Amino acid sequence: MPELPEVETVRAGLERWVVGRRIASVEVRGERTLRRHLLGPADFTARLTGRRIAAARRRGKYLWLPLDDDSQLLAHLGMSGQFLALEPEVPPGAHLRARLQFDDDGPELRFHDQRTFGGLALSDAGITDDGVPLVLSHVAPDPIEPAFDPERFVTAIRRRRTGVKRAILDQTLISGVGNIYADEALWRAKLHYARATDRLRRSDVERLLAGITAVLLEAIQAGGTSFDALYVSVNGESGWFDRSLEVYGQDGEPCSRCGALIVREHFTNRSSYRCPKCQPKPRNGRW
DNA sequence: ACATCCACCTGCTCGC
DNA sequence: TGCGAGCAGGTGGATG
Repeated sequence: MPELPEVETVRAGLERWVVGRRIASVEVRGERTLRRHLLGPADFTARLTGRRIAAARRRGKYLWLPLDDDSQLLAHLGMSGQFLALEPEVPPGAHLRARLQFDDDGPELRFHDQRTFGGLALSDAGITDDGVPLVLSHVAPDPIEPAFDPERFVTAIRRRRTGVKRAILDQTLISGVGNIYADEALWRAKLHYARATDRLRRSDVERLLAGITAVLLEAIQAGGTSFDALYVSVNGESGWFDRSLEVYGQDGEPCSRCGALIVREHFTNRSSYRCPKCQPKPRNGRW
């Protein structure tokens, strides 16, 4: 659910609500949220307390808040993570995992996560030339950041030997794309999800990249996709891009381009949606 | 180095 | 009504 556009919406909310503020206290609930912070909750809390939040940044689906001591508070929303800016007196919700209170006594930052695939961690391992925390250096640039090199992407994906949807879901090749926007981008590029990456023409990949970039930017513009209350942006507003989805979740509906009925299929243990006419199946397995 | 599979979670919906 | 199965799906470690 939270893919790049939703995470960007959350990043903008964090910028609005917490950048420039000093952390006065930290509370963590449960074990799983800090599982990536290997030094444990006591270390996390101690190192965060007293720090000022300097910025709110993102690569793909990862968020981080650079702090005034050159460490970074890393966050991943997983499937159901939310950041909420709430007044301290608001009673804690059922899925509250962590809360940061500030020395200005203003709204606190709460991290909620129903399914606990998300998490927080603190890193002081430094940053790369792109300004990305070293612990995230396995995450490829996303298509809307300056460090993204389209030529490099075209070359890299055509060297892979896999299906095109698998490739664009691989965060080490291109980051930010999840199951929803992958299907939307493939529809825009008129590509079947199982098309062999090493048989794609340059023009296919360029069309695909254009589709990915366009759908991500349009979704950001719209405030991110939301299906239900699981996804809420940092100030509590849900997105509405789901009204604009062309294929995802649209099985049985006519394709807006050709009128054929959208189908739902399973691919890599996930649902995939496509137009059977615009995105026809490879005939002999590979093509 | 690369590709694939599955565990990790909770809560909702569906069918019997 | 109860209950289990299926489903949602990002990440990363294990396995090939």
